[in-house]
This record gives sequence, structure tokens and C-alpha cells, in this order.
Amino acid sequence: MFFLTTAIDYTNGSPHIGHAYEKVLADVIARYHRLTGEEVYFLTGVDQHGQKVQQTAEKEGVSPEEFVKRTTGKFSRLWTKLGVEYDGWAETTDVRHKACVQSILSNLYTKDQIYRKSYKGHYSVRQEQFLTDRDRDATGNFGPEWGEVTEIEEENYYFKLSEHTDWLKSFLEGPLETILPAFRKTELLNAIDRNTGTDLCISRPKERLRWGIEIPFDANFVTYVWFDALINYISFIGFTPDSSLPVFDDVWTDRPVHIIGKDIMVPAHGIYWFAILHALGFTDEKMPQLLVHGWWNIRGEKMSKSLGNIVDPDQLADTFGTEALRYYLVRDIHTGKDSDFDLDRLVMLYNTELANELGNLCNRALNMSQRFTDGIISPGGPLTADDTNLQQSLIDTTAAYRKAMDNHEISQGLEALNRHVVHCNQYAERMKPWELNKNLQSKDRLATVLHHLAESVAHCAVLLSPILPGAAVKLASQLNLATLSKLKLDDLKWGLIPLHHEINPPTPVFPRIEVKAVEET
RNA sequence: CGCGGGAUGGAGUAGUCAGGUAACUCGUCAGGCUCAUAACCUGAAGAUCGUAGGUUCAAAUCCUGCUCCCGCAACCA
Repeated sequence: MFFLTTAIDYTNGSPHIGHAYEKVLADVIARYHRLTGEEVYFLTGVDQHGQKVQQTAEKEGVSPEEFVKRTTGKFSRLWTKLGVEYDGWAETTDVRHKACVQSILSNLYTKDQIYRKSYKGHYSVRQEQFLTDRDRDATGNFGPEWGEVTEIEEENYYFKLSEHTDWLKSFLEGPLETILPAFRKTELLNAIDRNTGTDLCISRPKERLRWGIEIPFDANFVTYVWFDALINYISFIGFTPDSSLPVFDDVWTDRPVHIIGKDIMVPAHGIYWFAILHALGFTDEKMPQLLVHGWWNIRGEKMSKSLGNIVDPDQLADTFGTEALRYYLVRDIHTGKDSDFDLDRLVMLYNTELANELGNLCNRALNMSQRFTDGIISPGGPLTADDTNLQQSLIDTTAAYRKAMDNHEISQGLEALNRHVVHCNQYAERMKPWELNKNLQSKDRLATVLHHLAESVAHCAVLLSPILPGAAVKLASQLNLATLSKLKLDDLKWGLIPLHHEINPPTPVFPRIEVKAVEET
């Protein structure tokens, strides 16, 4: 089973473009793996506990329960809108999750992995947090932004993180590929070196924070949000068996992939999570891989002069359509790196690659079949070098696409696909089916050419389906090939279209986005 | 010397791990085609690959110094 997760989003506000990116990326990867024939379990959800939620709820005069219910809806509705299809949904206030966290805490407590100790430090009442030396200003004092700072002593529970750092270092330096892309590994190893000898405080006294999971062996404390949140990756697939959840061993069969942003690799996932799993007895071969993605930077004023200032993914989907947004989010960023979010580029990439190249190819190919051969696709006469070259291009493209997608490099996969689209347009230009149609003697040749184009459209529809499921369905429908959506990658061999198959009349699948129309919205 | 990433034609990026003709998209200019969503195709101009050195027959790519940009720096969800 291919088990894939995203970070669970903190329900303290509305989803932004970065949240949307991560979920779309995960959805594309999940759909791709389904296309390869693998069994997939895709888990995503929301993180609902913690101080920030408690504070914001208080500020708005509602209970934390009501507040998270409201914000959670914003996330789940957006994923539906964007076509993000997950198998499991994690909410950390779920009783099943609470039970699992508490059972893990008890387990680790029994195994002497959790202990109680007192900590003395500078505490900011206004910010409700302990301060460290890094929070001091240039003069070595705590600035006015912290309000009243007092030195207090507090008892808390600690997880023996330090007992696992030696293992973690050797594990990361070992042969198993764990951090993707690889350049992030150095950063993590450095962080571990700095961390050596420090344990992790996993409790918060209830006087300060009530919105959390109670520590099972001490009712005066709740669980630190990160310890709570990370456990969602196992609690919602039945780590603590529950009839309403999957069977854990069926889902976590080998190495899951956690998709996370670069901001939460250190320390949460790269250190805490690996240490927790290690403490729970997970072997190296079962340790997750972290797919660490970059950020979308918003390019300030330059960004939206011509199009209006929209960064809310919900609104973007309304304005440009979910397929255009999905395409842009995985097309204009190389997985792992940062990119600038730019509406002009969204429109440009959609219009160029989807409307002009792919969409127009499909439209002209199917339209010619409709007009010249009554919508019937037949193999025609003997093949020429041009035909076999096109078939070879399709084989090469599929191979390059698979290689890129296996490495989670969606943009490269799409580049491969686009190369074949260009090849097809060039082919059409050289073969000139509109000329062939004028001469009765070349009817066989015409059929062959149109067959090659239609066959290419069918292949492209399948290859595109993880990224743009909606467009794939439309293309399949225009080809009158409902079976297309059931195909796996290995089925992609020449001959998807049956002999003398009749297609439906085409309509543009990717209508151009007109900037003028956008400006009016 | 805190850590990591980045600097490549007008714009945005790939290529750097495994040195060997500088690639792609947009934009610009010129042509062609007419099946198609004013789409498609062909050609051209435009880069001494941040900077100064070094290694090499050969450096965008390896090594060293420097400059500038971005993010992070761990009870701060």
C-alpha cells in the first residue's frame, strides 16, 4: 500500500495558497500512484488544538469547539472544490485520535520514555510563552513587545528525545533515502547536532492551556500540540485498533510519504516525529519519507496589477477554474523549491500549454476526424517514418513522465507530456491532413494520420488525469471512450482506440482565459 | 566565522550531485499554414551562466575568497 499524508493544517485561520498547493500536490501524487495500479491510502486533515486556537476563539467570543468547527469547514470545503480526493480525514479533536494519543502517552510513560521535571525560565505573560536568549534584543533585555516578563518555575512532562538522537543521525546518514529533496538533509543533520542533549516538553499546565488532550496520567496537564498533531499519521489509520478505522498493518506496509512544508521539517517532523516512532519501536525500514516542499512567495505589488489582487485559493478557483489552478500549482514550481506566485504566469501557462497546445491539438484532431472521416477513426494504410516516430515519441514521453512522477517531480512530468503535444502539432503540420482530404487517392493516408493524432489524444488524457481529472474525463467523453478512465499506466500501449471507432463532436476542453474578462470580476 | 537555499539572454526557470556543443516557456522580429480555441508550424536576434582567483586538454558544472537576495535559528501550533 502506498500511504501518503499531508501536514494537517492548523485551524487558526483561512486556507491560503500554500495550504492549497500542498493538498493539490498530494492529490496529484496519490492519483498518479493509483494510475500505476498501486493501492493508495491518502490521509489529510486538520490540527485543531493548541493555544492559538484557544486565544482566537476567546477573541471572537466563541467556544474552541465551535471555532474549530467553523474553520475546519473552510478547509474541507476547499479540498472538495479543488478535487482533492482523500481516503482518510484527520481531526485532532476526534475521540479516536484522543484515545490513541493517550494510549501512546501511557505506553511511553510506562516504558520510562516520559518523565516529569521542573523548568525555570523567563516567561512572558502577554505572549503566554517561555522566552529564550534568542528573544533578547540587542541590549540583552527582553523588549516591550513581550510585556511583563517574569522568571518562573514550572513542572512539566518531558519526552526523552535525547535518547534517540544518536540513532536518528545514523539513520539519516544511512542508505535509506529519507529526506526529499536530498539537499534538505544537511539542514536536518545540523539541527540534530545542535539539539543533542535536549528533551522535548510535551505537556502544558491547564492553567495556561485547556484546549488540548489531557495527559492520561496527570489531569493537570494537556498534551503539547505537536505531540498531539504528529500522531494523526498513525491514529487515523488504526494504530489503536478501531472498527471505524482501517487496519494499521494494511496501510503502513512499508515507508509512507509525508508531504510537508519546509518550515515544519525542523524540528517537528525531522526530529520529534522520527524520535517518537523510534520510541514506539518502528524499525528503520518502516520509517516515513519526508517530501519537503517549498513555499509560494507572494510578489507584492508587481503580482496583480493587471488582474486584481487575489491570493485566496477559493476565489482563485472561482475566477480561473479549479483545473487552471491545479495545473499552475504543480506546473510552475519544482518540487522542493520556492516559487513566486504570479497570476500572469498562471494565465500564461494555462493559455499556452493547455489552451493553445494540448487543448487545441485535441480540438483540431477530433474536429478533422469529425469533418473528414465522419467521426470514424480507422488505422488506414501503411505506416511511414513519420508515424513510427510519433509512436516512438509517445513511448519516450510516457517513460520520461513516469520517471519524473515517480520522483514526485510533477512539473517535469508535465514538461514531458508537453513535448509529445508539440511533436503532434508538428506532425499535423507536416502531414497536412486538410490537404490529404482534398484527394480521394489519399484517403487511407488521411485515416492513418488522424488515427495517430486521436490515439495521441487518448494517451495524453490518461497521462494528464492525475493532474487534471476533470479534463481527462471530458477528453474521454469526446473520444467516446469511457474505458479510458479505468486504464492503468501499463495499459498505455498503442491501440487504445478500437477499430472503426466513432468519436463524439469536440468542444474546447481548455477555453482560453481572457485577461479582460478577469479584470471585470 | 550560526544553518540552509539562491544569483544563467528583456522576464521566469532547467542544467550544477556523475565537467565536454548553454536548454525550455513567455516576450521581440521575420516568414508559412488554414484543420483548429486569432490557435498551429518554421526561422532569426538576444547570455563572456553574480564577482575575483584556482584545478583541468576542457568549468554554468569541481575548489577557494568576496558581493548581493531569500528562508530558518528549535517549549514561540
